[in-house]
Amino acid sequence: MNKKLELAEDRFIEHIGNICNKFGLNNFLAQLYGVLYLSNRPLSLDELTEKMQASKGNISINIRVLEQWGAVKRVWMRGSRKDFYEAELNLKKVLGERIKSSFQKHMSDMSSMLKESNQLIKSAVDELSDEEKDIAKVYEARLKKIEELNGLVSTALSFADKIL
Amino acid sequence: MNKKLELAEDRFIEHIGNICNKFGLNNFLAQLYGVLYLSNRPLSLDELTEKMQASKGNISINIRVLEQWGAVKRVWMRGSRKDFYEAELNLKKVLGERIKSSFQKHMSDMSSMLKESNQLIKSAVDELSDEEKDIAKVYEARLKKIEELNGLVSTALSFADKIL
DNA sequence: TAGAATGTTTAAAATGTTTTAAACGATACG
DNA sequence: CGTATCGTTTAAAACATTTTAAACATTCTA
Repeated sequence: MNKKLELAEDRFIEHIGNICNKFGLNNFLAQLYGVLYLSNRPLSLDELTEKMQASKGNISINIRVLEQWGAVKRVWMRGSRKDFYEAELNLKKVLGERIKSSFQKHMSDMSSMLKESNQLIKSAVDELSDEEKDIAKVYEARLKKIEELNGLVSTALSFADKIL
Repeated sequence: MNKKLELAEDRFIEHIGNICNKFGLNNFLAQLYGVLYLSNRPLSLDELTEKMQASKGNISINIRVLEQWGAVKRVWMRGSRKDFYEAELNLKKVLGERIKSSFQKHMSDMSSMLKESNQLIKSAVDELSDEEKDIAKVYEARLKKIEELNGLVSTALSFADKIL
């Protein structure tokens, strides 16, 4: 392929990896998606192995993660026994789903954690010295502040629902 | 200190670490902030070393990161040569600043990357075969779709400005 | 049914990140 | 001054993650 065109692709893939990486996502995963995102046709595992210069196993593992995220679809192509993969091009959908479900998960983790700590404090109240009671008061107050944040995040999520 | 109270604290700190970790933040960093967040008074490096069961160097490095984030303030205490640290309790402020600045950074990275790729494609246009021209068209179209996302993120950020 | 073509699993190697212990440099204090 | 008390730096160790190559299982085809 034309060198400059190839370079444009490489740069894109490189940067997608970097950017996603900074958001805590796996570099390789993002690049894999990048390759498929730019491709004008579905690619096979072999072609991806070639493009990414990575092992078959590595691609296999990571492509399945992308599939689970709904970022990539497995497509069947007449006349070939191979699996082919195609990027879901609707980025809003891909990102939106992931962001929302992960936020929801974390928020519920957060609130059960807060519940646990609150209950521990309550259950301790009888046994506490005066000084410890003060500490318990502070704990409770600070935990409450976090609960308030949760409300904020809910608001943000419903906003996200609108735009995603 | 009372066992149950201590447990409440431990649970909190443990979970804060887990949750933040899943968001791509460093475990230890989050826990360190957690300790200070719950504490009813500023703590010294030694006290943190004791509480976190970690080396002095480790605390020193990580506390400075928290300081840079504005998540922790260094406070001076009469009669001691030690540095003391205190959590910024306004979580909206702490998170808001970080989220916004990191998003802005990444968005600008993203758009310069898109510019670069677009220019590469443009500069290649003369040299392209018909088939390559088709590929270039697809690239351009897909890159454009990402630019549209950027607009979306801007909207989200201005919303964030309102609630944070 | 044998063997070729495929995708998946896995144990070990490569790489990357975090943590430590010890050395260091600075500052306070006698 | 000289010594004690701090916080920081740093090189190496511990730990975690990612990647690989090879073995494996499955499906197709002749």
